[in-house]
Amino acid sequence: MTKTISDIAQMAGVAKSTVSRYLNGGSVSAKTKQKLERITREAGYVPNTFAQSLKAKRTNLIGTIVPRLDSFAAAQTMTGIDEEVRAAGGQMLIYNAGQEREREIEAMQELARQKVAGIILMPARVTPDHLRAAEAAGIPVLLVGQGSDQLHSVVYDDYRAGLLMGRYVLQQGHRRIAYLGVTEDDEAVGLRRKEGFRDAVAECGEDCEVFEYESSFKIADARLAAERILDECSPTLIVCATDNIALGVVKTAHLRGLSIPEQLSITGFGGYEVTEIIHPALTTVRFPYFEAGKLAARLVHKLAAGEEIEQRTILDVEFLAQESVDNLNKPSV
Amino acid sequence: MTKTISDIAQMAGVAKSTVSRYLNGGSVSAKTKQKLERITREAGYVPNTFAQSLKAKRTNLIGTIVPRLDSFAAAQTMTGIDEEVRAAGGQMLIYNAGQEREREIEAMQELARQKVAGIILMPARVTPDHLRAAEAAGIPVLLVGQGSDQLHSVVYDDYRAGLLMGRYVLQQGHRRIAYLGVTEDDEAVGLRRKEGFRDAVAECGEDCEVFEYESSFKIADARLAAERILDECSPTLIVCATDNIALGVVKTAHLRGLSIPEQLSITGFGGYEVTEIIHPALTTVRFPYFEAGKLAARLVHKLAAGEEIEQRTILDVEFLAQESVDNLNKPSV
DNA sequence: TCCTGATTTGGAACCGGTTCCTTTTTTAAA
DNA sequence: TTTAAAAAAGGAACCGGTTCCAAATCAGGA
Repeated sequence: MTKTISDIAQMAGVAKSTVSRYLNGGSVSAKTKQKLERITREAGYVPNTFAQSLKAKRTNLIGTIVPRLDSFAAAQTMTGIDEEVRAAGGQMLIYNAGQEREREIEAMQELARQKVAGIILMPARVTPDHLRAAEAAGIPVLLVGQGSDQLHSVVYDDYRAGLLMGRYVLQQGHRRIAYLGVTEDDEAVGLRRKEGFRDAVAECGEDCEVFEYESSFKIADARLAAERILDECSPTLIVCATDNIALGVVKTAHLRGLSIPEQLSITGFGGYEVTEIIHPALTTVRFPYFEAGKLAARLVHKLAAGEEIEQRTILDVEFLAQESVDNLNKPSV
Repeated sequence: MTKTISDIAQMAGVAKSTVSRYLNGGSVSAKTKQKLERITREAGYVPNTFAQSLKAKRTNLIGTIVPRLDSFAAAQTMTGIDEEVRAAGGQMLIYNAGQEREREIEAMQELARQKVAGIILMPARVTPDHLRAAEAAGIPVLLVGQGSDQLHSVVYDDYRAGLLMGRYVLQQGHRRIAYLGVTEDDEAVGLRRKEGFRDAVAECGEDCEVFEYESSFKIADARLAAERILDECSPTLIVCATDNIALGVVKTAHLRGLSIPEQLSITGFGGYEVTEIIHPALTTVRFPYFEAGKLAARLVHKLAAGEEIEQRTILDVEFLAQESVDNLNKPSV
C-alpha cells in the first residue's frame, strides 16, 4: 500500500518531522539526507495532497469557469491558462457552466470550497450576483472577456475591433450594410463592437445606411437572421458580431446561390481557425484568446500572492483582411 | 472567517461528532437536528473538502486526460463526461496532455496522487508505459477512442466507418481514389478506418485504383499532402482520415480553382459541426463523441464502485452523405 | 416505580501531513 | 579541554473532518 510519512520515518529511524523537513528543504544533515533520498525513492513515496492542503489551507489549483467547452474562444483561452499555470507548477481545474448564469455562481462557490488559489471567470455578463459570489469566495477572481468596475479583468479592445472593421468596409465602398449583432446584455460583444462600428460610420461622413439586426450566438439562429436580412434590406455587406454568426450567414448565402463576395460581402469577429479554411476566407478581427489565457493565469497568480495589478488590462486586436469583402471601388472590368 | 465543525459544535453546545452525524444523516434527535439546521445555515458553514478527503481517502472527482483542449472531438467528449459526472454529484478534472505521450503518463500519476475516483484517457496510442502507469495508479482507467486488451475502453467502430465510406464512394462511381490517412501508430484512426475502406474496395470486385498517402492531423500538413496528391495522381476523389484533414484538402482544391465536387470529390471522418457549414457540405461519418463521453463517465463510475463492465464497448457510427462527393453515374446533361 | 433496550450524545482516536519549540549533537572558538 | 553558538533531530500540537465505542438519556413494559 501507499506509504505515509510516518512509514518513511520509521524505515529511516528518524522522526516524521525530520522527513517533512527533508522533503521541504529544511535543515537536515548530509547523512540523513542521503538516507532519506534512498528510502523515499525505493518506497515510491508520494505525499498525500489532502493532508498537505488541509494544513496549508490552500492549493496551487487555478479554477477556470467557462461558458462552454466546445467553443473556439474558450478552448484557446483554456489552453493559454493551462500552459501558464503548469509552468508555475500549478494545475488548472475547469468548471463548465454550460451557458447558465446560475452555474457560474455555483461554480465560484464550489471552487472556493475547494480552496483554489484563484478563479478565472469568462462570463457573458457580469451581474450583481457575480460580484457577491466573488466577494464571498474570499479568493481572487479575474474576469476574461468582460470588464467590471469591481473586479480585475483582462478584456479585448472590442470597441477598436468594431472601429477597424467599420473603417475597412467603408473604405471598400460599402454604403448599404446590415449589422448582425447579439444582445446588448453582453457588453463586450453586443455593445462595444457595435459602438466602434457606429463611430466608424459616423466619422466617414458620407451617407451610409446601416440596418441593425440581432441573433443569438448559435449558427442555426444566424442562418435564420440572414434569411430575414436578405429578404428585407438586401445590403452589399453583412457585418456579423462573431465568426460563428458569420459562418451561418455564409451558409445561407451559399444556399441562396449568392456568390461571396461578389454578390454579398460578409465579415466576422474572432479570428477562429476555420475562417482561413473556408472559401472564401473570412475577413475578421483576430482576438488574442490564447494570450489572454496566459496573461490571465499570470495575473491571477499575482493576485493570489497578494500583489497589486491593474484593474483592467486591455488586449489589442488585429484586423485580418481576407477574401470575403468585395472592393466596390475597383474599376469594373 | 470560515467556520469549522468545532465552531458549529460549540455554538450549538454539542460535540463535534454530533454535528458530523447531523451532516451525514446519522441518528440525531429532532430537536438537535433543528438547532443545527439553523446554526449551520446562519453561520454559512461549508465542510472542508480536504479534511473530508483525507479521512475518506478518495474524492468524487473524475480525471479526464485529453490530447488537446481545442479539438472538436475532445470538446464534445469532455462535455459529455462533464454532464454525466455532474449528474452523479461529482466533478470532472481536466488534464491537458498537449499531444505529448509523456504528459499522459505524468497526468495519470498526478491524478492518482489527487485520489480521483477514476481516470478517462483519450490517447492517440496505447503504449506499455500507459499500461504500467494505469496499473500503478491503482484506480480505474478507461480509454476512449482507442482499445486495449488490458484496459477497459469505449471505442468507435472505425472499421465500419471506413467500410461505409468505401462502399458509398464506390457506389457513386469513383474508381481512382486517393486515401489520405495518418500514421498507423494510431490504431483507430490510422489503421481501422483504412482497413474498412480497403475491404470495401475488395468486395466491390471491380478494378479500382487506390493511392495511399499520409499526413499529420494538422490542417497545414493536409494542405501540403493535397498538393502532392493532385500533382501526382489526379484522382476523382480524396478520402481523408479526419474532417480536419478534409478541410485542408478542400482549401487546397479551392486555391487551385478546382470545383467541389464536380472536379474533385472529398470526404472526411468525424462529423464536426463545421462540415455542414462549409460549402459544399462535407460527406463524412459522424462519430458519437458526446455520447462516448457520457457513456465513459457512467462506466468509470461503475468501475470505481467495483462493478464489472464489458472490456470494450463499441459505439456505432453514422454515415452522412452530403454534397462533397460527385455521383459519377449520373447521366451527363 | 424500576428495569431493559433502543436512541442520542460525548470523547477520543485517527487520517497524513506541517510547524513550533525543545533537546541533543556537532562544530568552532577560546 | 572547556564553552558557546549553530546545526540537527525529536516530540507534540494542529489542520478539520469521520468513526468507533462508551456513557447518558429516553421510551415503553412489567
